[in-house]
Amino acid sequence: MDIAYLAGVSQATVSRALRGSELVSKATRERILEVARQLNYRTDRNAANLRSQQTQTLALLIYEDPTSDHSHINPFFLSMLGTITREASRQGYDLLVSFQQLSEDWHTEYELSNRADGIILLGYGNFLQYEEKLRALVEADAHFVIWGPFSDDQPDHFLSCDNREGGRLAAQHLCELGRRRIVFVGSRSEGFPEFRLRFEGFRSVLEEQGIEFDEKLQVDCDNQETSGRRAIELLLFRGDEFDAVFCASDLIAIGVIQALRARGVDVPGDVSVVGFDDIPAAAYFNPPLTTIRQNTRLAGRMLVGRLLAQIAGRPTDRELVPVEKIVRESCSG
Amino acid sequence: MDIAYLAGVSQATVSRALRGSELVSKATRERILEVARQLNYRTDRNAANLRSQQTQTLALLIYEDPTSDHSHINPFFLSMLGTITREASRQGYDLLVSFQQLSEDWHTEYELSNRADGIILLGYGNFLQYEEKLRALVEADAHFVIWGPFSDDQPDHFLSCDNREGGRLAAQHLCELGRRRIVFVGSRSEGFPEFRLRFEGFRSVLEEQGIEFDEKLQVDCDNQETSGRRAIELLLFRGDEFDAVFCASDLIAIGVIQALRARGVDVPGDVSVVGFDDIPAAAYFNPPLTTIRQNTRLAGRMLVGRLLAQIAGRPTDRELVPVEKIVRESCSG
DNA sequence: GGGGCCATTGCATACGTATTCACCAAATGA
DNA sequence: TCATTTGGTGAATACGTATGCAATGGCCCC
Repeated sequence: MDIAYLAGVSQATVSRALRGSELVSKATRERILEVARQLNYRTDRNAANLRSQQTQTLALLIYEDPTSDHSHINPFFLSMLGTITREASRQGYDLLVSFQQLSEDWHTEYELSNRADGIILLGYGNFLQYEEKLRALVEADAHFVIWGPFSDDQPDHFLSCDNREGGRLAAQHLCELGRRRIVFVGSRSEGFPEFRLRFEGFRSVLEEQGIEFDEKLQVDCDNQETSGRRAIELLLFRGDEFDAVFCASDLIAIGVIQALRARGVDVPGDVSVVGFDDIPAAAYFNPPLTTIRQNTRLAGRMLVGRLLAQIAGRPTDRELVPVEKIVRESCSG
Repeated sequence: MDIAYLAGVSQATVSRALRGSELVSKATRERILEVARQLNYRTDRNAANLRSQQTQTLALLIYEDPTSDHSHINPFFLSMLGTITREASRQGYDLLVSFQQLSEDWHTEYELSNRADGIILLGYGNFLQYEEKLRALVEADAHFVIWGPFSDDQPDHFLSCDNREGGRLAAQHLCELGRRRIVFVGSRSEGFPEFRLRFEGFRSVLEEQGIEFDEKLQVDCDNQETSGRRAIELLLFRGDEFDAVFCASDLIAIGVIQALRARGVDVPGDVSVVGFDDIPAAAYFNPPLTTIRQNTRLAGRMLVGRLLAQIAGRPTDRELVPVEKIVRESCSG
């Protein structure tokens, strides 16, 4: 480090000056900063990290479905990726992004190797699949936040939108339009905790309205366009009557509407459709999708905020990310 | 490092064993690996990086338009982000993602601080804006690749799709449909080198077809939906006749079609519209967009490949990323 | 004038790894 | 038998920073 030499001080003083320490007199600090500026000098992050044992870096791990075709990423995650990156950056943290398969072990990979101060997990809502890894993370005192509904024993590590309320909003809207035979396309199993909560909210409104939910009007479906299409085809094949569809996601809704129209069913004339997420394509779809928007901007902020709180040892709040009804033409009645 | 102690060897041997060096006998290597596995041990990346002076990390910097509203990111970049991340990961590199404003100086920030071995720049196609930074990068022997058309003096650092050919494909398609008065919405200025090339390809086909391009049929426009809308409004206001529009991007095309329909112009009946990029929303738009697809998967691969070649000191190829015509309903003639 | 305090600075060390060099035992060759 | 090679290992060091501790000098106060 020849900055020290050029400024006529010790390396220790240079280090302090560059970090803005109060221990250095204003005069020397400015002299050092000036020399550093002229040399276009930057502190070596690896050395600094090694010494201080922290990295000012967060890792964002996005679950990659090994069965999907990899060419398209879940658009909702992409939105989140954008907001998370921006928020991390705003807080002075770098963001390491990686698509991971469930089988790989990100736990050791990022936390133990001192590559990141904390981890954000996207797409790991179904924590049952990797319960032992979750436990390992907790036992290792790792800092992490998962985008997904609370697990009862580890509430601090989870954040999600108010899925139940979202389901309620959707149901209320459809009821107000006079729809009575409303299909739910999505899963109610433990494997899809978010879908499940959306369904619960949805169902609770139906009950309040005195509508009994017909079990036949629920079709299992994962979060893919083609799955939505298949779900509707199955439904039409079975011949059950319905006048509306609440889809657990926009991707599903897109598939559902395509399948309906392909069979000559008018949307929204014959059947109203509501989605969930408000992905970018939702507004452009034909017809534009009525949907429940998750506030991704706020979600990104809260994820990063929570994680940083955890890292700093501050207590974390436990709010849910609010949802909002976006009315477009896919169910104008 | 107590692995050394537990395995009864020196720290040096442990280091060698963990890196898979041939200098260690098979027996000791396996013993060490076993101990490490049991302790769930990972080498500290900061220490390793510091010592070896390389990070196995790439930085992806995405230009953030300070004037835009930040809530939506250019969807084309998001697609690229996905493919780049995946390819980097496949090559054993981590990816640092950051949205940067032009004013900040990513150059020093990432390259000089040893935070990444190389940089990928997205959204910096208009290199005129930051020419001196570009030069600084070159002079500092930084490893970097820019997504954008060649700059003549620095071809190795640039990669783009075959914009000219894309413009040709669009023009050919519209001509085949019998369109003659074709508008170009986009810029021909140096500030938008990609748009400019697309225009050049487009125009060359018109000339081959014996159609003289009417200068009045070009409207300046940057890469935003609202800009596309405004462009069409201006055009309609001026009252020039046209039967087709070639938009320099899908975002523009979306705005253009919205504006046309709002004024009662039928698309594709009265006017055919072609876009560029094939963003995810293009297929879902009403009407589905005919567009020129850039092969983002390949683009991601090539960007990472080029950068790694540069880092390794290997020669880089200079191919363009191929484009492809995707015909949908927005210009069925 | 002397003691004590504060503001600055330097010295020395540690962070955890990779690598050079030296070393040793065993094997090989003469 | 001894010299020489070879394969395997350890000791020592450097990477560039942050920080505890000691040291220095100036200043104030009694």
